[in-house]
Amino acid sequence: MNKIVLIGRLTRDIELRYTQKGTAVATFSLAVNRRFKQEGQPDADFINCVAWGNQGENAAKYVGKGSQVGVYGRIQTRNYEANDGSKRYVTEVVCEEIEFLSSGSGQGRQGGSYSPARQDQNRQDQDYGVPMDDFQPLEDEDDDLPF
Amino acid sequence: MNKIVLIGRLTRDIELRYTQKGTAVATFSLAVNRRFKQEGQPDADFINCVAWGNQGENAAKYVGKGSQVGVYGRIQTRNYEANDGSKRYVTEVVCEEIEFLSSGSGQGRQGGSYSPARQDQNRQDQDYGVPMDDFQPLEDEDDDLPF
Amino acid sequence: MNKIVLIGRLTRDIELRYTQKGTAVATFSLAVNRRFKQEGQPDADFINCVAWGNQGENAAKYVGKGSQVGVYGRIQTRNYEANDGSKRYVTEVVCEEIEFLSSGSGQGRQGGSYSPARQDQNRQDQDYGVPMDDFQPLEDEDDDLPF
Amino acid sequence: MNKIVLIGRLTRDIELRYTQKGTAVATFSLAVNRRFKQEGQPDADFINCVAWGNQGENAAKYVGKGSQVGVYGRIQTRNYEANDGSKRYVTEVVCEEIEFLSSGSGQGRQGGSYSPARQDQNRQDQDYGVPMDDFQPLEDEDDDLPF
DNA sequence: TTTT
DNA sequence: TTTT
Repeated sequence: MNKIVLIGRLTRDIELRYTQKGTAVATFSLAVNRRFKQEGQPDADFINCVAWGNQGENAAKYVGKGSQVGVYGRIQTRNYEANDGSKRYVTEVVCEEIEFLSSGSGQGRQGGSYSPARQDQNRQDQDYGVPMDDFQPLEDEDDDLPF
Repeated sequence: MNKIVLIGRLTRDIELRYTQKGTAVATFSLAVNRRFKQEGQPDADFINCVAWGNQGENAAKYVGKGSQVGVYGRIQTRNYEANDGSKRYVTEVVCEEIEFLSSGSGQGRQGGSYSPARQDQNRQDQDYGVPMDDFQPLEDEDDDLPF
Repeated sequence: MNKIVLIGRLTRDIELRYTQKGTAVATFSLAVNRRFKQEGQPDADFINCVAWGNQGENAAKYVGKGSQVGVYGRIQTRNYEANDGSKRYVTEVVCEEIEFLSSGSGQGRQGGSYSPARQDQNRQDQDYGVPMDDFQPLEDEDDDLPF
Repeated sequence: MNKIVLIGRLTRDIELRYTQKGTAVATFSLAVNRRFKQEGQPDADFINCVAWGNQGENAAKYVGKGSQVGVYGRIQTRNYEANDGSKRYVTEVVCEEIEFLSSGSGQGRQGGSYSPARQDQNRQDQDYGVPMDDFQPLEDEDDDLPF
């Protein structure tokens, strides 16, 4: 069992990319306030999240920097090779549900300010080889996760 | 809100260290099976956990490599400077409750095999400056987390 | 292990009572939208919640009917004898944390409209015999829970 | 959001019934130990659970009275009319995942002792009108839940 | 690299 | 660096 629930705010607009197979991959970081603040300590945790498919596209459409969301998902570990050849370990939250609790600075996704995330789409070429049954992407051997 | 529940098995014996102030810090990694296995993909996530104080000491006493546990806690991010001067980001689970579900290979902590973790204690000198109100350690500025 | 997380809206103002020993007991019902609505089915669950001590007093102070809250707690079962002598079973959520996500109709607890809950206080005489170590009330044998 | 995680033991064998449409409905009650026992108080909560479809059939096959399980699901409220015409409120946990942690008294479902639950099947005629997309049963207006 |  |  691997269950996580977070309530926090987006630290920036969502980045929406697409795999070669056309699957949406939304990434964002959530600032989750700590319950007990302690001096000399950060008062929030910054947690990297990924949302696949429609889930991700919807999030990118409806929330942006500063939005408050509730996230339900699981924690996942990955490792990749850094540029200097060393192995890096990544821990992130794979979202299975995202609940929109507020719509950040402004109403909904901030009006005119289209985030680069959406324009980037066609420049995307990373492939997770995802036959996409919602949030169980079959990641490719040759994938190079860019986030 | 930041809540996580895991059920998994210890990948090795717990490492128990002490801060200069004498606070126990138990660290371990949990293998949590994925619900949907996919070929070419790992079938478990390996999640680093920390347990402070009595919580940690009890865990170290009662469970070891292979033990199945239920963990409740929160996800936490930290960063530290690597040896090469670069910044590294760590995400780990801070345990608030640990439920012992089985006692691994053998009964409870395996008989004679004392893990290095306990013997290490006096070699420990890292200081989290913890007045220890259970799991809200006031970490020091000059702390250098070794895990 | 017994962990629950809810995000929902108060169906009415919080009822705040006090035990003979003076411990605050706040009760409220949360409307939690169902994720998959089905016709002929209710589209929300109405979940009874209890919050003890400061937790409860704060909630009563800061949120009211319509407020959106995140609740973390545990599920609890109780039974009591109905007026007709039959045994009734109650399941409710005991809150350990309440996160205020919005402040309902209006800002915060609606201005002038004091809810009966607060005025009731001195008419309260039910005793949970609570030495109150936060949310582990020692309920009395002869208690007759009125909610 | 409505998320619950329980770790507990079955208080009796699972009751497996079928709706008129042929959907499996497994019901059971879980004894979940309380973390803080208090004298004069029960030291466990007894929580009613329902599991639909394969989920339920598998559970009925693999676990029985005394088995330890981890349950993930959501809390649900229902009301029905009692025999005396009065309205009764039921709160139960709808299971979305059940993790088998031990197999109770004996190994797996206790050998020869077939529980009445399985034999009952063809005597079952209650209908939840379930087009069954896994755990979102469309319950009928005229259903009379027997548990 | 961090949000209100 | 990974458990059953």
